[in-house]
Amino acid sequence: MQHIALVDCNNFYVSCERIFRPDLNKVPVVVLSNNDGCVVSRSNEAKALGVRMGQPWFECKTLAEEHGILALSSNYALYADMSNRVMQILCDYSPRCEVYSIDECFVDLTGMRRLREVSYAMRERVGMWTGMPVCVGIGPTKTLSKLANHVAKKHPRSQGVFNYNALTEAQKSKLLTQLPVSEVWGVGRKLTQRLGAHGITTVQDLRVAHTPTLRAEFGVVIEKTQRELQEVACIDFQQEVPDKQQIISSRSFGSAVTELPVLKDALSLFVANACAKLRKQNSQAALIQVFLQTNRFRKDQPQYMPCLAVPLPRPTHDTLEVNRWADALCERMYKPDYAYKKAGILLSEISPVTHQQADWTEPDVLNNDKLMQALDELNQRYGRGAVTVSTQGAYKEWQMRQERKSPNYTTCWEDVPVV
DNA sequence: TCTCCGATTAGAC
DNA sequence: CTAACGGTCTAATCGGAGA
Repeated sequence: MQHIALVDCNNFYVSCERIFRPDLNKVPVVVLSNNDGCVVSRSNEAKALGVRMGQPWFECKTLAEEHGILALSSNYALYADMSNRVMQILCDYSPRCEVYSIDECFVDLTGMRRLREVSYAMRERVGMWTGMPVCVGIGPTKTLSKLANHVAKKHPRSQGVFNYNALTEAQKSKLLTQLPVSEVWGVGRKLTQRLGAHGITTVQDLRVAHTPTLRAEFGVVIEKTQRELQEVACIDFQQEVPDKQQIISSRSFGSAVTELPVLKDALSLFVANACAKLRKQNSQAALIQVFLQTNRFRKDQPQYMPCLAVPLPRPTHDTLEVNRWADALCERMYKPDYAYKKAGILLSEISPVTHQQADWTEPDVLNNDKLMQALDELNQRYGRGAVTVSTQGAYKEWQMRQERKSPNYTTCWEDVPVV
């Protein structure tokens, strides 16, 4: 039998902040999404007060004032760095690891003995070396290890570790009967509803449901999930990170924008970020899409959500070239009299860069590869935005709100706390 | 009728 | 003081167009 451990950081963003602000322990804390819009991470105290995941922050204002909930803007530089540290430690425990998200890692412990001890050791080492609290769930498949992790998180008695594989068949059935089907990885809001209509409300219900009916009614995805609950591994390990198939860069604006040059400025920054990401994975894109959006929550205002695409004859990763297209597309779609709240760029039809021979019928195609390489190196060395293309964020009008961002404790010398 | 493709849906975090 | 609701990504499925 396989022993897959899923190690998941507790309230990850909040925990990152608390590591450098011990005074925030025991205080209800939330971290907000970009633009200080929604709650994306909550401390246990904030959860207990009823703050919901994804809840718009302005809706929490009253509650926050009553109970002194502290809200912080998200600090992705900090979170990414803390994540790397945690993952590095975890990956020492097995040759087979999959960093699944910024705060989760699957670690294959198959073949090892004393799994509980190993799990506690992982927890302790991560805690000791980084300050990050984590929980470990072990199961025979990824889906069950995620479920086991959920149990570890929820029951303090488990001390942060839960091994599903150590249960008897009777214990498994009993446990799964107590868990709502919505806790299963891959079962979201809609599916929970539809499954409920078929009398499937617990994880156990799903595990023992009639497979052909399930397949016919809900598709392959849920069939795989069922097999995983039955301890047959269907979702395999992805050891190395696959290249992105599409790259999106977009942002909601701090306040609505009406002028074309401001939109273009924002887009030029999105283009720069998207193309840098593209080059980092050594790829090129053949389809560029640009979109503009008014504020969909303002029912009182006229709505306009155009999106325009241009297929390129030759794929590119050249910021300058993409920026010219973005400019043109933006201009084509732009209409005055609308208050734009968001814009973005999408790169797709992505392929690896091959050192293709220039078309001999059209030799010496101008390319900026060298320039882009220099740009990446300079920005790497002197920090993001050291060298920019176009105005790239010079305008302040659209800049997102970030009123409560913590310092970059681990990635910026000026921000390193002096003890 | 089959296949292809873009758009939509659902999910994760 | 105001206005005030994220961002990226993947896979499956749907529905129409064209072969």
